[in-house]
Amino acid sequence: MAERKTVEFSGDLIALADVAKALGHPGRLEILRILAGRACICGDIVDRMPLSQSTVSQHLKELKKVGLIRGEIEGPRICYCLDMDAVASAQQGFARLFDGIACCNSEGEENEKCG
Amino acid sequence: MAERKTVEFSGDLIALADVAKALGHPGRLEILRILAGRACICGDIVDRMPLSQSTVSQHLKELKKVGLIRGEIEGPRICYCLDMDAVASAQQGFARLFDGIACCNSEGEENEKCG
DNA sequence: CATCTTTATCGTATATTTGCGATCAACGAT
DNA sequence: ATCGTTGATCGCAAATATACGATAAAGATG
Repeated sequence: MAERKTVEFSGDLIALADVAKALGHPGRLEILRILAGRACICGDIVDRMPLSQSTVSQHLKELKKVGLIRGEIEGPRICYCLDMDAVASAQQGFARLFDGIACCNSEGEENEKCG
Repeated sequence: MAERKTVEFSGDLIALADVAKALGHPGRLEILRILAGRACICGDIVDRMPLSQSTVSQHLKELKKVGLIRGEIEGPRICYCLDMDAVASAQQGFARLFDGIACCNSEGEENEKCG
């Protein structure tokens, strides 16, 4: 890939984008839904998903990477659960994003035309 | 790429994942922020971004694909603005997602261990 | 018409993502 | 010690994404 121009984006933007990216796959959304309420053995997640064990494992890794879930060793198996702090933080991040976006535009009419 | 197992994910999940994916790049988040409040000529967006014109154009295309922004021809230039309906819809989608995820888990203590 | 400006698209290179089967490591059970 | 279970990781293949410069298309301007 060619390199970036010069500057970078703010850390906040990057962090939120990372979370959004993690949410950017139906399989991972499904996993989060499965984990909502009840922690789950990896195998149980696999059973409920239309994807192979190895693929599901990669998606779990992805979600772990951004902190949305945690896995705890439980004998030979691993019990996955949501990290509610991270979930709340992500929720806030999106809420702020949309608030910031919507605030100046929601006065009924469309955006003022430019120029 | 090898094919999927058999089943697919629900249309809702896919739609939300698509939006999340579109938000999954700091450049695109930045564009949305730039467009918050004031509609903008493509060139102005480019000027404010640490990316080349062609790259920005691709990101704009991506955002248009999921409907979050619209572009209106204005003489030789194109004026981009948020599609507030789509933004509101995305906002709701995420709100619902997080509500669904957080509802059963927010009773102070951690998730019940599985098994 | 020739030219400039503006933005999309093409062509290209590279990186990342997605998916699978196969294998490995860890553990419990026999 | 061996075997089965469980889940991560490896190796691979194909698809997407990211980025850029170059070029094309469309409209304005001289």
